[in-house]
Amino acid sequence: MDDDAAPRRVRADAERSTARILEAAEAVLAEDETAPLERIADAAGLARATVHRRFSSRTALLDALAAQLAQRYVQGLAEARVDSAPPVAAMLRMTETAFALKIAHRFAVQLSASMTPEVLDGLDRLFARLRDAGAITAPDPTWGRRVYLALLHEVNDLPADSPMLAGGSDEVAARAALLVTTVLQALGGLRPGEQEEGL
Amino acid sequence: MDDDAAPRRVRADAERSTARILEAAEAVLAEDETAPLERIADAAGLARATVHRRFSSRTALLDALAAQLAQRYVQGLAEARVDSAPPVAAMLRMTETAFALKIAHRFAVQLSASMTPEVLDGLDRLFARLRDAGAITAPDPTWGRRVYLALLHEVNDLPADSPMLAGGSDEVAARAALLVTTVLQALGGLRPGEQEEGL
DNA sequence: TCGATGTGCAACTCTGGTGTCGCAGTTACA
DNA sequence: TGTAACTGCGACACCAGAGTTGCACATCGA
Repeated sequence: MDDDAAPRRVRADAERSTARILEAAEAVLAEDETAPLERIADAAGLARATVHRRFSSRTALLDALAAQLAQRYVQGLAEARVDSAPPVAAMLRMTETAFALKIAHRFAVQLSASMTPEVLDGLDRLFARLRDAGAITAPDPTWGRRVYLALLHEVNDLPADSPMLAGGSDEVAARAALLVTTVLQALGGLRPGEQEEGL
Repeated sequence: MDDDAAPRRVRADAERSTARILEAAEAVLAEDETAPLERIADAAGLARATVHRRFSSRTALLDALAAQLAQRYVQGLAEARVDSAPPVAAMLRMTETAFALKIAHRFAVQLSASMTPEVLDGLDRLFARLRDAGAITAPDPTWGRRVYLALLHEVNDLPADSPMLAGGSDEVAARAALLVTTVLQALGGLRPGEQEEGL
């Protein structure tokens, strides 16, 4: 995007500023999505003008946040081996990273631009594999993906003391297990009480 | 809210204006939630100043939209007899009205203020009854309600030509059936392939 | 019919946020 | 060590939208 032909070197501290701005933006906007740039600049310990130097406009900053998150999604999909690992295991692994991203990117997560076609396709392939493996019966991968994302959000919002999370010592694992179980059941794959291996 | 002690009669055409504004606001804001009041006034065929006469501020207008919807939710819950009818049947009926409201109040639906405690309580009672009747196994009504609302949203967004909606002649009924089936399964109540009566 | 109420119009103020600029001082880095 | 890059600061123009006002005209309703 910024790779001009101009021989304009980018200094290391400038890149650090960029990173600090993105970090601060995520933190501030998570609290108030309409927060002015000045608040972000303050949080980053920089002058507002500097924010404008790194990001030509507010929307450019938001785009950068979305792009950053999209990249981590893609990375997570790859690490979970959604295209090769046993699908339920891949789903479980992907879910844990998804929760981590939801926490670290509470704001960016709600930018539609962070759900790039690449990410959506990856999830659709996962649900197609789940279906082919017999783990679910719902035929349409897109529907599976929608249910998954919607419930991902709900499980993430669930208070830590919810009775639905009881049992697990590790809270993140408990959430992931609840989500996977619920989604598989919702898509007609798991009978109530039945345990998929690894849950 | 507006019932002052002042003996200030409210003329019939003024109430009509109020209604037109609410209607126009819903329509305009559904397209663009940040649309200026002027656009709403235009859509209502009124001057912007008149909007300000009926609603002292923008937020007052939004509150009115939310209150209006909340009332219809409550009405829907009552009509579905969530506290007395067989729970699955009540759920099905409530779902159909919920879809209708989602369409007619595309914007207001996303105002958190429209989900009053009264509405939430009603849904929680429904899920408690579903559990007591054995229709689901998930113990926590709040969790049931969350899953329901999240999937309500997804099913509503599902394109009309989705394979998941095939079969029914009536599209709304098909959506309601998909939602109820999915939620009951998700909450561990319905085995895949099994049919609840009336679906 | 008459008075109270509602409305259109056309201003105006006010607020808050965006984006730009120049300049002086600081920091990286070759 | 010198130069290019970066930053802070403070000012500025700009703009969109909210909310207000006064006045002439219309409309309701008892």
